[in-house]
Amino acid sequence: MSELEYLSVLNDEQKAAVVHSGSSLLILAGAGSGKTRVITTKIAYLIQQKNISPYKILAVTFTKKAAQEMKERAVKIEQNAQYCQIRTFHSFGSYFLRRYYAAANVDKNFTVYDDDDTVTLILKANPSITKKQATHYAHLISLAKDYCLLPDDPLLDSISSESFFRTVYEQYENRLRETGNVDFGDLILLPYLVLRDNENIRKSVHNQFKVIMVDEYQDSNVAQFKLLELLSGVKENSGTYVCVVGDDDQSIYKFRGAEVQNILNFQNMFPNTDVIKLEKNYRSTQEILSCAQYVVENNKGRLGKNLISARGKGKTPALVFLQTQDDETEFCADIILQSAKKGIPFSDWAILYRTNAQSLGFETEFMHKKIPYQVVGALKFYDREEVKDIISWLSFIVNPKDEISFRRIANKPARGLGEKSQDKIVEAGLGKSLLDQCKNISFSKKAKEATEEFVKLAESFISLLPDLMEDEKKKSLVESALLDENAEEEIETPAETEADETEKENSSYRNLSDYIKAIVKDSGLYEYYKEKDELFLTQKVLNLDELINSASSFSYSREGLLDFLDHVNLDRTLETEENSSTDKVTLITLHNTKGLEFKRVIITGMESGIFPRDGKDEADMEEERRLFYVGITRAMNELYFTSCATRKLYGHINYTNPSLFLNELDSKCLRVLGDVPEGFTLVKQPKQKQAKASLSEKYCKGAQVYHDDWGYGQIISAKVSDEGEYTVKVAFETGGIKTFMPEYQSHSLLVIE
DNA sequence: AGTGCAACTCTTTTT
DNA sequence: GAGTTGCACT
Repeated sequence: MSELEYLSVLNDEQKAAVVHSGSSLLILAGAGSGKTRVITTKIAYLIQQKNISPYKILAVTFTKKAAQEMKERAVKIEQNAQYCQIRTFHSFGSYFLRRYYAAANVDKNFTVYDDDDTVTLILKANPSITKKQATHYAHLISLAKDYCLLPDDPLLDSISSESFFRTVYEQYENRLRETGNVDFGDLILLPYLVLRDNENIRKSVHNQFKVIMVDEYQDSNVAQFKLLELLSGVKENSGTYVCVVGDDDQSIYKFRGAEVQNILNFQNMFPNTDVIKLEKNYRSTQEILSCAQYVVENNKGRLGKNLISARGKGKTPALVFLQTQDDETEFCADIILQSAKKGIPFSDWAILYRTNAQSLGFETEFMHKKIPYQVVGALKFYDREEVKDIISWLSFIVNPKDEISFRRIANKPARGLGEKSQDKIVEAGLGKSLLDQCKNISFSKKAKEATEEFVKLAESFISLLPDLMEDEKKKSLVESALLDENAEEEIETPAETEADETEKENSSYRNLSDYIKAIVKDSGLYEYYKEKDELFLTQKVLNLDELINSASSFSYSREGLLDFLDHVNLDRTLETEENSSTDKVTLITLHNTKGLEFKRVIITGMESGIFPRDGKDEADMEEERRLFYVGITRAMNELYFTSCATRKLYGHINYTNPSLFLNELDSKCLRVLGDVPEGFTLVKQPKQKQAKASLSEKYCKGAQVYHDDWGYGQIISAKVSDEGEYTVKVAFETGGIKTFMPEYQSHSLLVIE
């Protein structure tokens, strides 16, 4: 085959991963090893060279951002990649459930309940418990669903052995099914159950998707694994090609049900899996990668990788010891300002911390010194009260069985439809349209008037929302029928469709924004929040405008509205253009940095009790260590660590010790600036016998090596010295022969495998 | 139903 | 120390 242009930019391993076929594939992609490039190129390659229909390719990611980026980059290489299903796991679940809603026993127009909604529903299903308990159970239920455990599963004990928990879980499930809606866990769990119990649907899906790829596989949970298993039909000889990409060293979401065993055991669950490692790192300099390597090698349960930089040695990372956290924020501000004087943009810099609370100090200091910054992930636009109110209206309009949304909007602004009346309406007919219930129940005169007002309002909103045009409907019917053969369909709602044009005649609104605008106004919430804004100097009306704005690209129809609600519910962040384009320092938690990169990174709060946090068992420590690894590998050119002697915590000043992780860094890959606290040493790597054995295997006679200063060479002899040190002689291509001790030089003398 | 004050809790959180 | 929650009071 002739060398294709887009293949020629790949290294050998990347290329192998792209052209691989025939069996399942596990790509172990180290940080910064170009894994997105590999996946997107693979998608293009499958379409162009392997003649795979793009409709038959499914790629799932964990974040919307990742999905968007993947799609954009794939389409850049191959236009037809736009017809692939490239979605987040949860968005795929939603897409699946809208198609097979009947088999899943959910409402066709379901919306997704968030964690708060779950708590409320638990409380309503079981009024005797406190809110605190409900929150606790909500957490357990979500975990149970992540592990694919139903209320009657004996294994539920592994989540909690409390017998009452089963009761709460079961009551919650019943109540949730009555609403017709789903929670986050259901978006994975229900598709799994549908596939498990319906052979015909399973067969049809196996026909639809012949290629399935999963990104960030190390953070998949048990339910996601089981779903993948059924989607791929691996046990039924479906012939579907499965390719998962991940890095076991970057698994940081165990507390949310991520199961690192999924990637460690992948080869057992998918027989004949080939494994390709991507270890060439194009992001960071070698000194930064050495730090990362020293740290992560302290973990036991890992597949093992060794990142090699394609960018040379670079600047040695620096560790700075400071007295107080005020010194820390000042240090960060000053180093950024100094660099700014040299013309380095603010956007080169990222401040990383373990907990959100730590951002505050930086915000005040940066404000003072006029350093522009953005806090990533902290503000959750769609969690704001006023925004949730409107979302509740919209959810109720598409699904009037939605108890939670009903309760939220029924009496806001106050119209005399209080909680007692709401209870009456809801409990009189669980699982029925609450609007119908409103009409069927007899109230006192006051409550009756209030209820009538609410019903009138809701019905007028509903009547103004058209379904898709008949033509569109027919088209989607045909599509469904054709599903097995050739699942051609629109993946995303186009911004402007012909349907929009025709619909103009049917109503006064041009697009979904106008419709939502009308709801904001007519519901009385606009006035309600306008008054609040004036009283408390808030910006709630502004947020409502923002919400209205964000709907402008969705079509004005029931389907468009459902799309919009999915968009909102399945991505809690609202991207505003100013955030991404201007020159600002990024303040961000370590968790949120996954998938990102910055030229200059400062990892702050390197203190015991902060990072790693207290009360961690050994497994948790390994996860914290992976988090540290993720943080380090975000840096491209410069990396700093700061550690304070004292830190204010919950209003008290605490004397802290340097983080244990700092001791795991070798003095060779770290400069220490400032005073070193008493008793602190950068220890050399613990020399275990095992390490020595593998060292002599790795650095064996004949092995090809690369050295930072000397270039490429080959080991011509190896022996254990009189002092018991393992030494090797290397003949370099340049002609020189040098002796090395791999135990101490493994980061500068690299074996090429 | 809305306000005020005491009590409480305080990781990380792609979806 | 700060932000949230819950209860009591009007």
